[in-house]
Amino acid sequence: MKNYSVKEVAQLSGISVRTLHYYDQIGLLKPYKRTEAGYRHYGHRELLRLQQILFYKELDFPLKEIVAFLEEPEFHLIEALEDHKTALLARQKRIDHLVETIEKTIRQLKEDDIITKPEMLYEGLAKEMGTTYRQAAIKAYGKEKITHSESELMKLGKEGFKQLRARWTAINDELFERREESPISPAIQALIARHYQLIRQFWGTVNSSDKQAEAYAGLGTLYTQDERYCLRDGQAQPKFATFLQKAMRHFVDYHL
Amino acid sequence: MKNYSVKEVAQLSGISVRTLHYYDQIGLLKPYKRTEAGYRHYGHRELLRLQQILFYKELDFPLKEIVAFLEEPEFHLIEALEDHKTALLARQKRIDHLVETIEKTIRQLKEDDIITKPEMLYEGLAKEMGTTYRQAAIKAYGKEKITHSESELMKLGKEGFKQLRARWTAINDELFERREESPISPAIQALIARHYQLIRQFWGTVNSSDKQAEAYAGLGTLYTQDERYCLRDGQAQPKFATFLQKAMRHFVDYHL
DNA sequence: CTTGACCCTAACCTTACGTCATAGTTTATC
DNA sequence: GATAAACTATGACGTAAGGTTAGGGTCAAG
Repeated sequence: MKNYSVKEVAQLSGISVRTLHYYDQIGLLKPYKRTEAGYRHYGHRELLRLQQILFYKELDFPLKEIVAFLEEPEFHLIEALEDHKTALLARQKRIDHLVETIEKTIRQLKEDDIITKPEMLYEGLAKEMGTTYRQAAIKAYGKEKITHSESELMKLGKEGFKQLRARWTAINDELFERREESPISPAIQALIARHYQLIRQFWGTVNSSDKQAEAYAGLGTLYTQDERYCLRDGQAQPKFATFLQKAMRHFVDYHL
Repeated sequence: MKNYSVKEVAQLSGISVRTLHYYDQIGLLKPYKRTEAGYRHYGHRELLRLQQILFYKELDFPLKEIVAFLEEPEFHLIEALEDHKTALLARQKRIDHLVETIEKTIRQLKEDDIITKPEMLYEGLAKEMGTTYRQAAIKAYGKEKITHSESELMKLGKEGFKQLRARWTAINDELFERREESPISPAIQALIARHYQLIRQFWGTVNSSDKQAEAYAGLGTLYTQDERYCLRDGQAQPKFATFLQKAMRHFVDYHL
């Protein structure tokens, strides 16, 4: 009956010697005997057990639970597996969302080469803070700041506004079309991020960073209350106005 | 200008006070001032920064990198995002495999109510060890043990063998059909696990646990070399024989 | 003046090992 | 038999992102 040294076991199984020491220490896999010098020796039984350990580890079970499985033969495996599957599916879903969000973000960053400060793009994704933040901003700054925002908006030239509006409508069209989606999908989150991004971009030209609060608090009200901005470049834009209003309302409902 | 205490910030953002302490400690989010008593006070700028932090955290970036993003405005975001996406996709793929494997395992466990010891089901999933293990077993036990295996197999009654064979063919049919899949998919891994499981189940009736080596080493050779077992219940079963042989060859090629 | 709610720092705990540091053992070679 | 190479052991410290007490200070209300 051959017995294996730590290094042999390590090489056979692809794990490290340290890992074997560790498994010994926590009682997950003990060598079947020690030499007088203290050297560990493993036998077939231990190799089999290690295979099982590696299998469970592959399924991402924490070592403590693996110990439990192996010690307790009456452990109900199916339930454990199903629990674990549920957890994995949740993780998968979350990763799906992350990937989708990242893709959106990348696309938008590539489109908008204007943007230089990446860290300015992502507010608005945390709803809770948004709520409080807007309320605080409104309390702190009041109506006259909104008027200021309005006057700054006026300064934008015809071309500038046209550009802005084009991107603006694109966002809001999609936002509008998807207004009934519930719950808020990552795609919509991304749209809203983009919405914020536009605002930031616009206000970046006149605002120093600590005035952003005003911009946030002001523009929401501004856009939804005053139809003038929808007509700014000379012609009436009923569709734009509608979208703008509905999308903003949607936006405000969900995020502010 | 309102300022927020740790608890307020924590409640607004949904993170813990300890987390804020920690972020302060590592320089990720410092309060804009401290009272004489040492109390932390956060302002709007800090809330904004926290929003960004939470966004990146949501995307699973480690805090160290987030610090880097926020300190270094010229950081190349798109590359970072794409790297991150790649990592996420890899994780997703891995989780897919895990879920698939778990599902298979669950299905098989539910089918086979005979099984009582869940920890006996999963050998054969680690190829490396399989290789070495079989070689060791063959060296250790030699041909006469295989003969012993054979004689034990004879003892199985007609009914027992019929049952065994039914499940056996089911496995091997599928294994055969999928014999050209490459690389070895988790589904096939599961089939092989099931194959091993059958062997274990069978040998469990006559073997003590440390004779499993013989069973493994022996049965592979046995089944592929001797066609008698395919005819055992009285009638010729050419299809069964073919599958058995091919599947075993496949199995041996890949795993032994 | 006391109670309760809040705040602080300091320090240890967690997972699953990696990475030395130091020292003893075995094996191969000269 | 000596020595060097390869292997082994234990012990301690480090990681990420905080959780969890412990002990003590601060602040507003009653």
